[in-house]
Amino acid sequence: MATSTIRDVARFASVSVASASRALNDHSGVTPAMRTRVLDAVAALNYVPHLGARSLSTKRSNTIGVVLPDLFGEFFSEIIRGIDYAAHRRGLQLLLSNMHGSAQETAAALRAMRGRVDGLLVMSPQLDADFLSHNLPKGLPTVVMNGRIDGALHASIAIDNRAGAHAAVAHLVAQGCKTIAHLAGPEGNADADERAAGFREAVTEMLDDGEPLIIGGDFSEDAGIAAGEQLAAQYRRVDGVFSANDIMAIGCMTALIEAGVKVPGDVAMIGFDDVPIARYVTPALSTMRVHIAKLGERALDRLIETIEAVETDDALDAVAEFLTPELVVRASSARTASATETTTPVYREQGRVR
Amino acid sequence: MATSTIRDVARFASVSVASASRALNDHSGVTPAMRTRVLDAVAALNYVPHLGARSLSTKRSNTIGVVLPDLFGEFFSEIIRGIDYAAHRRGLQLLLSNMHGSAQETAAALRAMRGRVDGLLVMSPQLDADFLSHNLPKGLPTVVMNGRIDGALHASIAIDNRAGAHAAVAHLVAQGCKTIAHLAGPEGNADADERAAGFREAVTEMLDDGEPLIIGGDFSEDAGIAAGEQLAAQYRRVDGVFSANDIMAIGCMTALIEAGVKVPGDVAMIGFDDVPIARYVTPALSTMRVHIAKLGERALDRLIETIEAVETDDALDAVAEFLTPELVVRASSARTASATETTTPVYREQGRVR
DNA sequence: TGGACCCATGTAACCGGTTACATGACTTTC
DNA sequence: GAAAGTCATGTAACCGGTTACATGGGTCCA
Repeated sequence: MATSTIRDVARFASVSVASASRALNDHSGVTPAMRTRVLDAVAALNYVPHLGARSLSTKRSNTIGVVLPDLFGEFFSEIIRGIDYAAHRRGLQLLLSNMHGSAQETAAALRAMRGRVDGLLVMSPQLDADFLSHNLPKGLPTVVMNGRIDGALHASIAIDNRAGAHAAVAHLVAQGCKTIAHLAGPEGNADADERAAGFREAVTEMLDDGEPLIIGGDFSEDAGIAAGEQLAAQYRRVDGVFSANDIMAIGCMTALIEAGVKVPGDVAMIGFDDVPIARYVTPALSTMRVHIAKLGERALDRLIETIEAVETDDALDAVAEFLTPELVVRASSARTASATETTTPVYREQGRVR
Repeated sequence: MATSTIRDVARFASVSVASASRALNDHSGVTPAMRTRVLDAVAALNYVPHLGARSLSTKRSNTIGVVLPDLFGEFFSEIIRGIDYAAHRRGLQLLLSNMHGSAQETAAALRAMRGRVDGLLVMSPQLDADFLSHNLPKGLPTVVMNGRIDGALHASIAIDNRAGAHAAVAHLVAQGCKTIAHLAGPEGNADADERAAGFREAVTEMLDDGEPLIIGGDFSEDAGIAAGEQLAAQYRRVDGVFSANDIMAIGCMTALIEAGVKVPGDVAMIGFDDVPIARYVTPALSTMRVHIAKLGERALDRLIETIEAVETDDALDAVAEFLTPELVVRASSARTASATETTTPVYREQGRVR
């Protein structure tokens, strides 16, 4: 019951705590006899080291703090999976902190990491650079995932939303779309804003059709449904929709079909993210695939590099890294049988759902 | 850079560390003057408390350890969401540890929690009671989620798989199915085993049709596809399938339809879990809904109760608690227009996918 | 045989907080 | 005006590990 400490072990084995500690940590210069005595004591007392105490004295917690915003199901689990995969390989634990809510709460979450983690992974599509640099504990290696880039203060890794938007629009144009609308994500969300900006650029560049057509949304299915109903009722001439995420695209598609609009016949549809559901809806949804798990994995790898650089006093400049989404063509945008792609790596899936 | 400690703060404010600590923690008996001096020093030095050190001396980490097996996307994120929701309400952090792999690794993960968490949430459909009781750090409050129940050693909360299987079979029977097959999950997985056992009981009870028909599977979509192909080729007389999870059901359904079998016309299909995808496939999948997030939330609540009971020396017996799945009827099993249900709470969804 | 050296082990300080107890200034009370 | 009580503050021990440095026994070599 009363969990035992290393001093108990030392006493039980009639050795000093230092020797016990050395034996436990496989230090050199420990007699086999000593080692077995200590290990026997450990077994007898059912001793388990107190890792909190250890990390206090070693200044190493073998733990990475992960601060994420409220995320949608698959996105969340995939990014955690990626981080976890890379962390697990290195024997690191993850201290998780979702931030639902106010900036103040987020600040608290960030502070709560001090002294418990060796580094920090922060995803913050909503928060700006200023806020981050003010609230990130000084001296704690940090990698910012997928948010506004904050100068050269921290390493960052993000999705190349602009390139994704360009590729999506290019694809729709290649499919013969003349009037393309963008179903946007919530304003203030960095990803959403960049996708909208990329859309504007691409449309202005590829179609000389006046003002880019943007429908407001908030990444929710309901917003997609509303947009679909609106489109069906008003903008009859729209023949292509680029949605800022898959869920809205699905909602929009459903509403369009219900209103008698044919997808992709009347309106071609493409989303963003490639969530698993995208393959299963009818028609299957074309999308810009973001390898979310890889984002997490790569972020952790870079964090480790940063931590090691700090330890060896190397200067490692805080490069911004990008992951380029891949175009995935499925039924929802396949208007021409022989669409040839000129964009980034193309996945073409056919036949049965797998 | 050199992050400051409470002693730095005390020195800067020309007070003792004890006073600084008291001022920081809002203890009673601190002069306003003292408080402001200390807080000024904190601001001046940009001091952030070292939580590892704090928890060492207070024996409170405000952190809950969560040990999960390798989980499928939505299931994982939903359970974390539930836990996180309940934890966040109480200002607790989550130390996450996925166990991919060997029992030995799992044991290591469990030990790694010692001294870093106030309590443990363990999900272990694969591990038996013995293993758990040997490897859970003694004296650490623990709630076991959704695994084999280990006597009265730990509180546990689990899905009532048997009741779910019964309800699913009863529903299929009510739809007029005469020959029902079960698409099973991996052997050795507690949930899968219980669902299969429940299926056997229910079929034996409700249909006097000889040996219960069980098809082996492993929770993967591929297994579902294989089962569907097998069914289409061989068991022409099967008119109902109860799958141990949704993903296999979807794979099975897809393969059946592709082979020209009508769902639900020829074969009615029902899954288990109610993952989000279930609503989106065509036909929409009937299923036993498990409120996964609630499972996590409830588990954390019970853990808190356990922790508090330990603190106040209350005896709290380790009751096993169950969450009963709800029958959700969608198109994949709707053979009779007016199916009336006699089972647990029924959701009937109609109209447009939402 | 004695000094240099090696090496296993022990002593005690330290990591950065919290807190029991001691201290001393200031009120209160007779 | 002295004893008792109150209360803000300080001193130092403690949480449970690690580790720099001290110690002392054994080997090697002259």
